[in-house]
Amino acid sequence: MFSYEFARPAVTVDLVTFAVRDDALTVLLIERPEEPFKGTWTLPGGFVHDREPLEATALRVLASKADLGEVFREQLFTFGDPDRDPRDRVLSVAYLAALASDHGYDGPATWFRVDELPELGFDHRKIVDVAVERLRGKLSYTGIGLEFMPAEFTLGELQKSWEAVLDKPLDKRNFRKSIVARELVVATSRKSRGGAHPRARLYRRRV
Amino acid sequence: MFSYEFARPAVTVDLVTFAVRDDALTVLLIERPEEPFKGTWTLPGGFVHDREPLEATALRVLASKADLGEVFREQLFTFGDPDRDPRDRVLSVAYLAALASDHGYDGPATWFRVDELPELGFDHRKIVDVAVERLRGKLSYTGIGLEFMPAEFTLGELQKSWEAVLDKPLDKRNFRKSIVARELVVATSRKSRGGAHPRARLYRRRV
DNA sequence: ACAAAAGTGTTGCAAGTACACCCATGC
DNA sequence: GCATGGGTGTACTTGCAACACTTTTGT
Repeated sequence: MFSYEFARPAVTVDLVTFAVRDDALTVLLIERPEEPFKGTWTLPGGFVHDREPLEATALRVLASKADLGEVFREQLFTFGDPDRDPRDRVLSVAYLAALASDHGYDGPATWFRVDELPELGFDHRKIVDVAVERLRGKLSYTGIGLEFMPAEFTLGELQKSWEAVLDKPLDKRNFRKSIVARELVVATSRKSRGGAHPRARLYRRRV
Repeated sequence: MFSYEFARPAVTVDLVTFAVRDDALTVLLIERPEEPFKGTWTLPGGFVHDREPLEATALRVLASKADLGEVFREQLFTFGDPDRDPRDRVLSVAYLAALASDHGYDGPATWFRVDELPELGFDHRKIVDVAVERLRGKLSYTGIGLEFMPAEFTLGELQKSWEAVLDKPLDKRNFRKSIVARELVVATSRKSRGGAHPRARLYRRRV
């Protein structure tokens, strides 16, 4: 019954950060600068500091360069396999984050389409898979899909974004009906500009 | 940038173990034998051992006395507030478990109805609340409700169990229709015995 | 003129909800 | 005979899925 029986693992927060870019769901990856898995693509992550809440670690990891303000994030799952890190025992508390298309992120990480992922280090491929499943599952019954949108957007843009997340086409009339019925958005009095088509009404997320 | 900036927390697995007893949803609690919160009711939990997967810790905590065999359990959430344990930083990876009514559990813990909980130590009240919410939410669209049933059971018993979890009455005909339609159970050729009423067909969980 | 997106209703199907009576058994 | 649970069907409502055309604007 000595304390070395008990794990005192390091704890990282690893982020699965999604955004919709060029009509595709993408995720942020970073090329690891050091061993293990040096040169391999991995999820951005960081060790939890001494008196830091997990939520704060998540935000710090994401916003180490630019101040991104409030970013949607929710805890995904805790990965605790004893061998998931070859050095030592490291618990990973994974978070799912979503950036709007006008986010202004300028960190070192690179966007990859989720259907064209490179090989990932650690167990990060599994983490991404869990995150994608969760994101798709929650799209239909929560407002999580709005997190990808800028402050003002048209319903057509919103639909494109959802189609990118689900990777399948949606019916325009049914989509608009359900968005309105669920009161996820509020209409503004403004209209979009430009483009070879009629002006579309602009909407905002419902506060 | 020295290592003491980084947390090396102890990690516990705390279990929210449900069962249905006397037509009520109940949860296992243990009276803490030591400080902090000595004498207060808390969730059963234990520190994660050096090379032990989290799932294994969960099972060990639950089955420290009797061998319970396979017990339903799923990871619930990780609670990481720096002040949640007054001694030191302790991460709690909470699990939700469900015991069948013929479980044979004989550990030191005591069953409490979830609508009559005593004051709980640490942040365990919050953990229980999250677990109850998750259990109720999953009842409608998964087979989690069957985990409370013994090997063979009648549809009437199953309905009573669901009503206990949801804390509200269900319509008998609609309940039976949906159970059959979802193919959650398979009929056996056997019938119940005893009781001042006709014999009921016995069912099993669908494998 | 043509290409591109905006906007707009109806119909059918499936799933869920409400609701009542007779039967077998034990006491 | 009375209390207890077993077992059964129909009608209504609601949410989801399929489906096509006209209008505005830029090139």
